[in-house]
Amino acid sequence: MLNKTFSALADNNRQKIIDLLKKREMSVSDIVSHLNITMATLSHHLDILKRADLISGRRDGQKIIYSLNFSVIQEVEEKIVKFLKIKNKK
Amino acid sequence: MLNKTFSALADNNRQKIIDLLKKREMSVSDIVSHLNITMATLSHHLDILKRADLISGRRDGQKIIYSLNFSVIQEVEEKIVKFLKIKNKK
DNA sequence: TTATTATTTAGATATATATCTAAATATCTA
DNA sequence: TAGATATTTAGATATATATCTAAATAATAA
Repeated sequence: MLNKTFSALADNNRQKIIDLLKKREMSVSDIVSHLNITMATLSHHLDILKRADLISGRRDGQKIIYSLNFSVIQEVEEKIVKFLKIKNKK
Repeated sequence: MLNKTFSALADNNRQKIIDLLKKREMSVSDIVSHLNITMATLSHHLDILKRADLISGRRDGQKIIYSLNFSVIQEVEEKIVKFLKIKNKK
């Protein structure tokens, strides 16, 4: 369950994409200009982030604009914190 | 940096290992009895978790006892929270 | 409608990873 | 020291993944 999330986040380029989208939503070509990969590779990474429900894309004319799924990310954050919280010895 | 952590956590069996060790420290044979993998495979997973600094093992006679690295996990948690925190539009 | 721009899909490749069996190593006990 | 128990290492295999180039699809502009 957290699995898909951790896998999605376990890649440098995908972490960078998240970081970029924290600042503002961006088109695919915007994003690719900040990374050292081809469009095709970026498309693949966006797909993984979409499947993990961390980002969404909407079409705006010729472009597709990606943005973070804020509420999902917040839930994910809570789940991770819960997962990593060490209970006091019971 | 968070990369190694996310990769280490991006596997079901390793998540289970973390969950087991949250309750108490355990020997390798203890752990393997809770999972559906061979000793060799477990050894591999323990290695990955050790390299990510999430767990440590100490020898106790014939056995090696693994436990969580509490302080590291807490730091990791903080880093992840920071990473996933969405800044207010600046 | 044709050309241009933006993105995705298909297909290939190389590397990483999860798993296994078998062998090696380490500690303890008789 | 020999045998038993616990863990790791070596080597093999199958699957997943990150990447690329080239082709396909979608929207806009001329």
